[in-house]
Amino acid sequence: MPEAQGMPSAIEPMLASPDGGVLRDDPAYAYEFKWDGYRSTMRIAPNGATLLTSRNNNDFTTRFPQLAGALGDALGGRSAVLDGEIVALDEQGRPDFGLLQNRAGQAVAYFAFDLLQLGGESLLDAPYEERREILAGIEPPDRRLVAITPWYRHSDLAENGLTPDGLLDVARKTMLEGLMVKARASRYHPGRRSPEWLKHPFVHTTEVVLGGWQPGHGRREGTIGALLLGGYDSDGALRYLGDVGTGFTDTMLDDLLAQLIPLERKDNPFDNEVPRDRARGVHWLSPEVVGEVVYRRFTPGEGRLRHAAWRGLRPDREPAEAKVPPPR
DNA sequence: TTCCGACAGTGGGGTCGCAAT
DNA sequence: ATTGCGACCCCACTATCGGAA
Repeated sequence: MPEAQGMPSAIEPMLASPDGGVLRDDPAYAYEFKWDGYRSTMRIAPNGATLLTSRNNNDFTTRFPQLAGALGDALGGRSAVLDGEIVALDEQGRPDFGLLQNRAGQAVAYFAFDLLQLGGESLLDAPYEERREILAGIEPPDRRLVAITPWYRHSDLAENGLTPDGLLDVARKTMLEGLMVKARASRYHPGRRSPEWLKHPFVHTTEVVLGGWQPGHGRREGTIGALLLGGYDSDGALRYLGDVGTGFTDTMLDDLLAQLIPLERKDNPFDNEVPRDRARGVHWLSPEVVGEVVYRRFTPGEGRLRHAAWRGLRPDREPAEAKVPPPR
């Protein structure tokens, strides 16, 4: 596909570091909501031609054609490179990652949170705060399609009687993904994961019963690849909640395997269906071992734990205590 | 010497498209 | 027609290595 005259070249997105679960409370940083969608760079040529690309520089323009051109003449014939997130909105206008993956013409918006180039001038070396102020000068004609996301300094929060923790509560009540914390003086480092950008996602912890294990591959050959997780619902049925395959150290894998092998049995201990591709090659277990995992949320539909990571065994818990966690 | 960042490699949920069955 | 597989999107995490501190 030939690019429009003057189309800016691609810029790799800057990435955020995990904040270790401690929300940074520091006036040198600013706060944004964390959006759950597809990270995407929007490039606009002087004639308004628009390209949307994914983190790996794949094309999003044809997949979300309604977003190309949605800035109209808000740029006044200037080229630009925006950094943002493609987000699907539910009926209440809230971001919903599940909707984004179902491609059936959902309401989709581009939430811009950074400006990397304007009128041919690179802003990569300008401080975050300055890029934000220039970005605020762009007024998208239709905010249902392109919106500039808010950002908050300590002083902005204080004006609303808020602290960073208070903003976190707002995000939680609005069912957002968490907060981003960005150094106000930081430059934009393309393609780099920098501690000047911190992500603070909401993480939930729950106890699970182990109902099976999948053998691993590659360097996990001969040990565990993934554990099949379950929880008891209010009827006392053992519900399959998905798999976890990360979070283990090599030592944990060795210990777990030794502990699970005596519990193997022929039949599936779950009371609801386990997808065939997850059940293939599985070693079923008598549901006696309780462990702890962290996860972000349930997948819509089947109610599986999304982004689950193993934390450890909970020998202090009885299997019956591992309840299906509440939604979210 | 220790620590940190980048990278490779394991694993997850989900969708799409193509090739093999 | 169905199934399997890889390539994308989202991601969490461990192990390793080289260079900075």
